[in-house]
Amino acid sequence: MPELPEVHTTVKGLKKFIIGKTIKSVWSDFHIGAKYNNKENIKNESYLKKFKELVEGTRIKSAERIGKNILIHLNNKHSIIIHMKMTGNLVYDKEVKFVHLKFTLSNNKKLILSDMRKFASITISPTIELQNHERISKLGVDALDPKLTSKKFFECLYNKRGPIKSVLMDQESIAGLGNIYTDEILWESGVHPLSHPDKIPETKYKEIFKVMKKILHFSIKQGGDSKSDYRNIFGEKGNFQNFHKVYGRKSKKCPKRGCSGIIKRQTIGGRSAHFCPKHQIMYK
DNA sequence: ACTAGCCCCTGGGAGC
DNA sequence: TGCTCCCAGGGGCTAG
Repeated sequence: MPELPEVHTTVKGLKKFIIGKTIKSVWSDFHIGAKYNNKENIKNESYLKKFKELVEGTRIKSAERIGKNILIHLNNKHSIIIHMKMTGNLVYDKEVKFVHLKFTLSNNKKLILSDMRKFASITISPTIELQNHERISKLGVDALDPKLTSKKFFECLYNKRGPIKSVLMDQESIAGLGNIYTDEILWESGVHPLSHPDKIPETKYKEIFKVMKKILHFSIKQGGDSKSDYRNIFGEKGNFQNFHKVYGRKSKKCPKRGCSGIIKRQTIGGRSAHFCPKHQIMYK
């Protein structure tokens, strides 16, 4: 379940090892992009053919992250867009299971997309049209965009409908947060996940914003979260799962100092939310 | 236009 | 030990 820190960690690795390399060849078994039978995706044989034609022989210029998406910019004015969804991993020059896409690079090393559940999506777009691409254009401001101020953060969220947990996870409000980080952020901010966005005071949004940045930066320092399947490009685990305060800690004691609450798990917006019913205040 | 809920997958864990 | 069932959750899609 790669979220912002995990995608960030992967892209950091890509930047270090694949920039400047030429992609000699592309291989895929078609068994990926489970959701995208009728869309532009390499599960479709003719799309893979087109993808290969565009990609083979080009040089990798740069890599970046937007929300949970990985962009790999090529020197032929095209960019590969990868979303790892739940169990996708990009690994460099390493034997792994569940290989569905393989790039052989000019140094004869391989960049591999491994994905147990085959949900990952890979597509390609002219670089100049990226901003209008359906996968990119709808995204809200990136959670770690330096231009995202506390005030902007508040303005992006307070008038949205639905529980704050779902609004934070909605990539169209703020891009990059998923289930684990929203649980952790709301726990530390002391905000109940079912709170109504328009009832949370602006000062509280300031705190959520601060906590969000702190937790995301901390997780990046830890190499991301590997409670589930995430691995960096060397196939190594991150450490953030060892610092979870609420996620995956149902029925355990709330770790906040002086709080005697018991962590509760409840489905919110179709996802399992973990929170402390005692110190996380419900604004409604 | 909006939204709740289903679905794409498969490994791992719980329960029997 | 081995079988069955349920769960993980990003996000596209569809029915209401």
